Amino acid sequence: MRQEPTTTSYALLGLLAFDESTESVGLTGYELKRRADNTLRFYWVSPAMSQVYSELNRLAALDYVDVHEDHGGGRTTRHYRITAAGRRALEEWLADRPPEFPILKHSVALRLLMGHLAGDPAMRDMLATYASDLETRRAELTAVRGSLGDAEDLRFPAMVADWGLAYYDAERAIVLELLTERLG
Amino acid sequence: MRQEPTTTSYALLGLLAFDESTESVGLTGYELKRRADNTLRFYWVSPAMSQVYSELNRLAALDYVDVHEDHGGGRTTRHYRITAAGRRALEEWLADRPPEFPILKHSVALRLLMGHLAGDPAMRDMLATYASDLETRRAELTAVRGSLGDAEDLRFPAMVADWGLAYYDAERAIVLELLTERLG
DNA sequence: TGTAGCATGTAAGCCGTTACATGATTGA
DNA sequence: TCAATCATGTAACGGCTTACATGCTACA
Repeated sequence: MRQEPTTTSYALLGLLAFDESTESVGLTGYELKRRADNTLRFYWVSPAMSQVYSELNRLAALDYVDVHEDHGGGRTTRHYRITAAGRRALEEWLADRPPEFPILKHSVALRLLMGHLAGDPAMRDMLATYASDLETRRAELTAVRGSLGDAEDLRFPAMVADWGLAYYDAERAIVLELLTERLG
Repeated sequence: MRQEPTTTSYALLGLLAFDESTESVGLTGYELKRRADNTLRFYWVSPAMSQVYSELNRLAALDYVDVHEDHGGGRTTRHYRITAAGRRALEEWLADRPPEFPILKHSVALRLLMGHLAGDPAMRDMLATYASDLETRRAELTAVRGSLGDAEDLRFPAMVADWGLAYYDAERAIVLELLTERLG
């Protein structure tokens, strides 16, 4: 548990950074997971609960987060806050490490590649289902976007959410065009 | 090496399927890797050479591919062809396993989320670089698209390539809009 | 009384990467 | 003759997931 943080570590640290200036005692692993499900899920990953906890341990070992233990009930609850060192590390990471080109694991496109093995009707069904899944996703992200509002401190998360919405719209338009123009 | 094939296994098997009706003795691992770099790279992954070889071993163990060994020189060269069983397995996979929703690992969007830690100028630079990287990628995919032509047997790969081009265009438009409207 | 949500972890294992190792062939 | 390309693998290991294990709290 002494290794270099990964991109996912910094992603979680970044989520904790939004609570830096509040008075709260921090987020539990469980709350952090929920926050990741509302943000990271759409353009990075939603780490498994178990990974959230192991990342928090790693960040704590590096003193990038403070742990506040709550022995309220029979069980210990831990709240995590980003530290000054954590914030510095995050800023350095942002400044020094250029982002990689986005990676897409698009199993719908992958299957379309092999369309000659499945036939046009199967591909049409697949794309129609995908278009509908895109709408579902879009609705989920719209809800998230709504909760962000227009406050200055959430300006960047709002931009990212708007990016995601535009991406879903573009993707849907492409799929519908494939359906009507190429598989019609 | 007896395990279930993964999506990447089927992706590689699918690439081999395009040579099913030719008279060639098949593709070497090396050639398959190059083919993956021209197709899968844009919307799935470009597996490492070592993984290409281990996937081919797995497919061979399942009798989804035939191996033709060539002891021409001092070294053995292996050529792989999809078998009838492999083709059946691939068709079943296409028919029975619904595709997952695409997964995006978008480190540019991830960093934009934390824009308040890096500042507007840094985010502008990052997005401008990304827009330029998108053009480079698009040019690479345009070359691939050109090599596919309009032949009927490559109709689906051409569709997928066109999808990719449209995606890059949409992504670039969104980035430029963020730059001018939100970070101007 | 029981179930859903809150809360925290360990263990096993797979997918995929990087680093390492080796050697033939072709062309500048 | 030297470098690039063709060609094939092994070993180590990291990131992440799934399955398993535990227990509290609130509420219907």
